[in-house]
Amino acid sequence: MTTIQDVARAAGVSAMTVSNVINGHPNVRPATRERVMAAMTRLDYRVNVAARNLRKGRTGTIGLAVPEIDRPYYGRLAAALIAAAARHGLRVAVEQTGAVRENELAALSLSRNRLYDGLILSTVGLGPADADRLRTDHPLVILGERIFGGPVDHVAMPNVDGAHAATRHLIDRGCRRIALVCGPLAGETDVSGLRHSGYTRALTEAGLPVQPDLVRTVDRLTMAAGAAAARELAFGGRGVDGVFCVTDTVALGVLRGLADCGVRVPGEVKVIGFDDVPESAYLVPSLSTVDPDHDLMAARAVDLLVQRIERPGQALERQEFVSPFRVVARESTAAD
Amino acid sequence: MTTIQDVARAAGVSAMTVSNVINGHPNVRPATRERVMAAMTRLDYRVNVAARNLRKGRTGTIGLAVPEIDRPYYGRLAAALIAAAARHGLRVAVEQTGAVRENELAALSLSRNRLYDGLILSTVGLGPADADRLRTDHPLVILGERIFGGPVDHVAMPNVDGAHAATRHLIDRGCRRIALVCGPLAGETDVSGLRHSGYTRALTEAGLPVQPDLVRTVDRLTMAAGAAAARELAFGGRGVDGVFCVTDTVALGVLRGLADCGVRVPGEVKVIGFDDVPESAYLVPSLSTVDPDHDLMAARAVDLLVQRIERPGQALERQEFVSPFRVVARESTAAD
DNA sequence: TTGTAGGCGTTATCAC
DNA sequence: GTGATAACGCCTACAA
Repeated sequence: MTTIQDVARAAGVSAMTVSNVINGHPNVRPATRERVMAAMTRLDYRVNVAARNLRKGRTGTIGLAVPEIDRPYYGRLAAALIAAAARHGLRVAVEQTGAVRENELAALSLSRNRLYDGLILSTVGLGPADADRLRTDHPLVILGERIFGGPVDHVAMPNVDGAHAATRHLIDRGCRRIALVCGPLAGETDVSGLRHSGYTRALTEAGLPVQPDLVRTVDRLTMAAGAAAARELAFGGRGVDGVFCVTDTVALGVLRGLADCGVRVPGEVKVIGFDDVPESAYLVPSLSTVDPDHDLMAARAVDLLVQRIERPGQALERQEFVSPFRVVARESTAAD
Repeated sequence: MTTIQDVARAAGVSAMTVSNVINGHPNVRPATRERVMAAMTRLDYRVNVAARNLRKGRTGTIGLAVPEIDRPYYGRLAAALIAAAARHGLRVAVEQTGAVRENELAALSLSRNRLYDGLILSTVGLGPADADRLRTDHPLVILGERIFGGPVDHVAMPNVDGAHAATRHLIDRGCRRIALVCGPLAGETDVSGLRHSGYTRALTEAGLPVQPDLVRTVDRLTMAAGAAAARELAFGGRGVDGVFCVTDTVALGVLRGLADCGVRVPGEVKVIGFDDVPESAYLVPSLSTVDPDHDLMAARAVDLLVQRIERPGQALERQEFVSPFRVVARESTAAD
């Protein structure tokens, strides 16, 4: 393994000069530069990033902790984050937490151990009770959920308002018995809880009753669970004419489940999701949804993190960014 | 920032003892261990991974370079790879190359700079001509494509045979004029080229003519391109009764495009994809496809890489693994 | 069971 | 414009 010292010896200069050449510093005579470059090529020299990291106290890598990278929403997000990080010269290491609280804390811990310059944590398992564990001077941005009064920077989805708009959209299209398919409602701080309240508010404002039997809770927000939920709803004889699904992934399953029961969408039941995953536009029927502007969220998250990374120790004000959104009307909620 | 020295001082021991405690070495008296642990907690000590990496010559991180992480196929693969790597105590940094050759080489370069212990490269842009640039003693596994005679370990998709089986499946279901939707056919070494030959062979074996006008080439393997291609095919008056799409993503677009033209699937045209992306089972109609066993591919890729990492410098035989596959028959190719 | 010495490869500082 | 020196924080030998 060739080191900077080997190159220096070969080029008849000091290690420092080699370093200056590598890092493109001025004040290196062209002739010297040439000689050094030649030696580097000849010896096939490669910088040792680990050594540089130690010296600089930076790794140039940020961590991204998400439940599962193969869920379209997280894939979409990760793509945007990696691109945004690259614009700042940062790489992204992806950790999968499986939505398990312990794994989310483990990712946090790795980051604090300076494996990463900072961490973007798309948390599902942590709640207000964990606020203390998040209190850290290590750069950290929470993404997606709302942790009330948490002590960290936060990029939030427009959960309540987006859900409200989605439900409102169904109402505007004539739906009166609107079901909700969501995850466990364990509080108000996670996606399901927040979107549930948006749903409730929209119904109430429209003078529609909020009926618990129209809220279908599934364990995990997967396509399989969505399909199963739809099969039950459709056969329940509840006269459902609209379904708001907390995520597009669940909605995709719901569309499948309704097809299994021979229920026509949007004819008999209209369906809307949340996330605007790339697939949604191409489904048959194409899926109406709420687009939270992933690219903007990603850019903001990275910006916030970079701020912290570049001003270490500075007690900046805690910052929060709630993404704007828009309802994307497609075939699944088309007027009859 | 507390170092191991600070802890040592605070606990009244040497740095070495602290290190032993951290790494769970035996031969530390319980009382001493207690004292050290207490000091670590009190001072909020955290190991500096960069320093450890430098010392050990390992980073504990492998790189994964894929075109775009938000394409379902790569998401699925990344999820499996991250899980497989985690079983070996390795983390995964994801780089997006956008399928651009230069970016693929850049990822290679980063890895060689010991930013990563090794690299898994899902290459699209590199071909046989780049074999020399891949000749490296740094751990590297090429994933997905076939680089003929390349000098590196390789985990390959069952491209030719899988495509053959998919086409054969359409023939078995009664199709006689089978179209292919694929990427640019610039050679035999990329997905499209290989799957094209599988398609051709199946037709020939069945005594069916290979008609160039039934091969639709699209620039990028996206849903949008698939939809556009399907709209043309359906209107071309070519009497197409089956379509083999080189990837599920393209197939998803094709299904959409056919729906736009009012063509019934599988009634008028049958469609099959390749990859068995999670969404495929839930589409309406659900998509028949070729399942290349992502988890197995991922596990093998990581195994190969770990072998190289653990026996640095050893000139192991170049290894190749071609994943088995199976045709998954779903609604999109159901008998009439 | 614990401590001492030294170096992993790089770069900031400051002198020449 | 170039070089000597000294860290960055950790861990492997070896010594006690």
